[in-house]
Amino acid sequence: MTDRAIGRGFKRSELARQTGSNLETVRYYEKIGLLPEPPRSANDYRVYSEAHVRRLRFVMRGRELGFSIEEIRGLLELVDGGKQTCAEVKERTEHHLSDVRAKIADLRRIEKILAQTAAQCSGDAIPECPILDALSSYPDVGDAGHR
Amino acid sequence: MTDRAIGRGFKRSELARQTGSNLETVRYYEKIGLLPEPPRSANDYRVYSEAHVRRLRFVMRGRELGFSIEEIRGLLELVDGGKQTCAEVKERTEHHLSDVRAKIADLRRIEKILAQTAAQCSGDAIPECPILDALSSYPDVGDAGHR
DNA sequence: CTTGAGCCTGTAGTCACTACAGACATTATC
DNA sequence: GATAATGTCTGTAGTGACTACAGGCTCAAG
Repeated sequence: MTDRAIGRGFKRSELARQTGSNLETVRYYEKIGLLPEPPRSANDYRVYSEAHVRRLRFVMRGRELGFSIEEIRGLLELVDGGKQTCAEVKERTEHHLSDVRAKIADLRRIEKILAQTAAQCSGDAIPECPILDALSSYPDVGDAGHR
Repeated sequence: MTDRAIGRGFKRSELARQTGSNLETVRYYEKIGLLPEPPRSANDYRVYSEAHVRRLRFVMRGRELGFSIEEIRGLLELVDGGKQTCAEVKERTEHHLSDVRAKIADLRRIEKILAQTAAQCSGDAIPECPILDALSSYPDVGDAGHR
């Protein structure tokens, strides 16, 4: 395969390479309708263009930012609608932002407990371990401030 | 079923209620060997004791703190071993702590970008939306500092 | 004595992929 | 030009950590 750099139209492996995605993930996204089914060459190979690269990058970036597949589908619908309301996108982003902030808060609570218990631990080979005690007997920590 | 408060020995639903876990999750944990198979009463019902409550709480707390099932299995082995080395537990906790801190760092990066792009957004019904632009064309953000 | 809840089992569905098996196509090497 | 290695195609199964459901039993209440 020497067509790696031939002007327009490349194969799945090249799309994956350009975007840093997994080969199979591309097929998966097409199956669930997140990416369009690309045209096929005579040998039934998928043929991609720059537009596909852009769309896949959009999806991947959304995933990196923690949007779910369905959330990304929603964003793409706004994009595809043409007359995308910036307000709508903003609202969804802000909603997602509050989700992310809640996750951070949860993790920071966890971090605190882990750090505390690790610090209390002597590191000796004694049967009493504050970390295990913490795991066993701390009262519910998971409930504070959860939606 | 009025035996809700009968001294020793209760059913699965009561175990779930006491721990706040899902009924099916209990069975799942037993299936994968994270919880011991409890004794059965004449009618083949599972019979639990306080020890089961404690062990399930340990598991649940570990999950809340973001330990994987296998990590919890490892911690339980240390507990069950009797001669648990505190040092070993400490090491695992600290390893997990750095995982949690990495996750927090990732999320804060995401938070920043989401907040920035949402702030840039006018909220008008214009076709050009900075959030969509950001999703489409920001360079790789996911790579910095990743293990 | 029937109704309904609660428990039992195994199995399927979830999410977002990832991997594999087997068939055909293409490309590289001898 | 034969052969071997790689690449692509398809459908399907496996992952982790559950969750839900179907169908069958037991049990207590009305």
